Amino acid sequence: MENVRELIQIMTRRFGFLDRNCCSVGDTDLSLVQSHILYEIDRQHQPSMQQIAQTLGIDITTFSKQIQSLVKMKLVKKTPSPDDRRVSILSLTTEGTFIATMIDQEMNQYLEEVFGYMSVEEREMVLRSIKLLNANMAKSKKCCNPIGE
Amino acid sequence: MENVRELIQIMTRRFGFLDRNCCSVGDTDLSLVQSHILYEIDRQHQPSMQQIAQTLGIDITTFSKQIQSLVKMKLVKKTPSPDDRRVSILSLTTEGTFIATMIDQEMNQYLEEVFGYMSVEEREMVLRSIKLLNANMAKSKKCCNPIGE
DNA sequence: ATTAAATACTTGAATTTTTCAACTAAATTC
DNA sequence: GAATTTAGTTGAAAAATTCAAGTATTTAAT
Repeated sequence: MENVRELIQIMTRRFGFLDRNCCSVGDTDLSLVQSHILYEIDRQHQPSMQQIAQTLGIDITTFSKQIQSLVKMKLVKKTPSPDDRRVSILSLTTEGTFIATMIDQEMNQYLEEVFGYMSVEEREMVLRSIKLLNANMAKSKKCCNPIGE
Repeated sequence: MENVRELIQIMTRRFGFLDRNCCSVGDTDLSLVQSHILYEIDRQHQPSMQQIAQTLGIDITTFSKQIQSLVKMKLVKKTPSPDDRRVSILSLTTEGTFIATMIDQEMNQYLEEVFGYMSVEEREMVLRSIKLLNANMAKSKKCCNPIGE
């Protein structure tokens, strides 16, 4: 097998650069981690702290502090769960949703550019490949599942 | 276009987890960044500080300090360039090479597992796709090129 | 019903990492 | 040969991470 690791390293690094560059909206500057937190809160349904921390593989104490700053920045809201009062349900404020949307737009714009260089068939192939990769990485017990970190 | 960002986010996150889990060899614990630095020094030919810092998109002052700790850990060596005495050429020590090799092995082992779940055709498709992605991301001026950070 | 154990999260103090502004030293340019 | 640029360093401040210990609530065990 040719140098797969190298190919993947380059790819993930590039996406990493993209991610980092997409974290400033207006006068709000987010760290990479913070933008990922917003993204996940937006995506998941009434997530608890644990859930988001786990999907992102962030230690819960670090996460707790990150959420505190996001709350202070008025991007995230914490609501005690009625089912279990230990649990905090996370949600985005209006401003948080706005920021998340802006970031998402910028990311998509970039992705559209990149995919725009490809033919329709290539595009389909690439998407199929990514799905395949994701599915097969999920099979591995070794690591990489957000669960079992 | 379906949710490309989501697919990619999941993929890069998984590789990120992998990366993080692969940084301990024996009693040497490396941070993710440090393992990437070793990887790049190993890969490039007589690289300078600037070169590695730039490919990884790390600020040169942060990088300078990271290299200092790697030198202290005896994994990296700094040699003043004969051509330009401002420049430091980076190289791995024997132990550094060993660590880098071990990490590489573990990464490859994991990748082999993941690719092992695929058919030969799928594997080829995935690799072709990653190359295609890399090539097309390189075309974009917007970001993601290590240069222009 | 009461106690023990587990879970969800927080806090404070120590460490590490990152960042910024200012610096040295060598090389280039004018 | 003075001014500028480039490569890298340093110190002090800010941000992020980690660890050990804490609270509060829920679940399980007796």
